[in-house]
Amino acid sequence: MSAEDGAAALSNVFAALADPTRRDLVARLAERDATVGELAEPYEVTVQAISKHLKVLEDSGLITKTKDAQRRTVHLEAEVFDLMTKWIERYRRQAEQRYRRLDAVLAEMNHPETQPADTDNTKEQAS
Amino acid sequence: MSAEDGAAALSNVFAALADPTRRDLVARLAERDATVGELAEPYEVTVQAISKHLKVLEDSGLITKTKDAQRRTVHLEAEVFDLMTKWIERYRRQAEQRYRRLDAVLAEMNHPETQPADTDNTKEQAS
DNA sequence: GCACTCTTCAACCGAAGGGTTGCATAAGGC
DNA sequence: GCCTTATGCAACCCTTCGGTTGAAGAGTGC
Repeated sequence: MSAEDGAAALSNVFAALADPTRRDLVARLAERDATVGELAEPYEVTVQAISKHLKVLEDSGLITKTKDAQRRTVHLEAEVFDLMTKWIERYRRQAEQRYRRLDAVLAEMNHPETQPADTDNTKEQAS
Repeated sequence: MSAEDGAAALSNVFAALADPTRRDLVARLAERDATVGELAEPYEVTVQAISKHLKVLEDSGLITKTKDAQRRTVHLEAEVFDLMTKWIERYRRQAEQRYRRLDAVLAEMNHPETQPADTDNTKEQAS
């Protein structure tokens, strides 16, 4: 079923978390497991709408459900987060390295005689 | 411009990265800046389609553009990644703590007098 | 068995997304 | 000036998405 390649899986997880209601569901599930009805209660939309949201989260691998009588208890599966963080960290790191190189180049251009400032450039917040 | 509240900003970033083409653009921009035309070249879709993708990335804060003659040079803005990682880490950590507590409770239930030992862990391996 | 609760499925609707084509605009190259 | 390049904007098409209502399972509790 959802044994797709990494790209599609990544798309699913990002898309799942792009919705504020679904993020809120995830936030609440981080605190404790809950049934569909409990999860739906705080929102103004119908239970069916929440059920749909939960299906999206389930398809993305972020949650699982277990039968408990006629209820379904929903659990957060935090491992899927790693998919995203790994992707993000990879490119963030790459971009940061690039900034450091750029800074070094700029430093050299501004001070051609002095040696380039060492690697521990505090690049931190720009803007 | 897009100085929205955190929730909407978060939705925008997640939604922006939910598309594989846009993720690929980000990946390439992590390596080096590029013009719109350069970015569009590898894909089969039209330049306008890529221009739209870049607009989505720009609205989410992930990229900026600078005028360079009639070209626009596109830069990656890696700080926005923090928005996501902070959100993710928060709930991942919360969920992990919950698992630890659960493990402790289960251990105590199985061995009320002894101190927590390994249980017949029905749960999958937690890293 | 029957009523009631919890959840999902199905059909539908309007809005948003990703794509297209076509045109407008802006800046070089001659 | 004029043609060409590079980009953005607008209108449109089709699909997906988030929501609704309505009905169908699936279990519990008398």
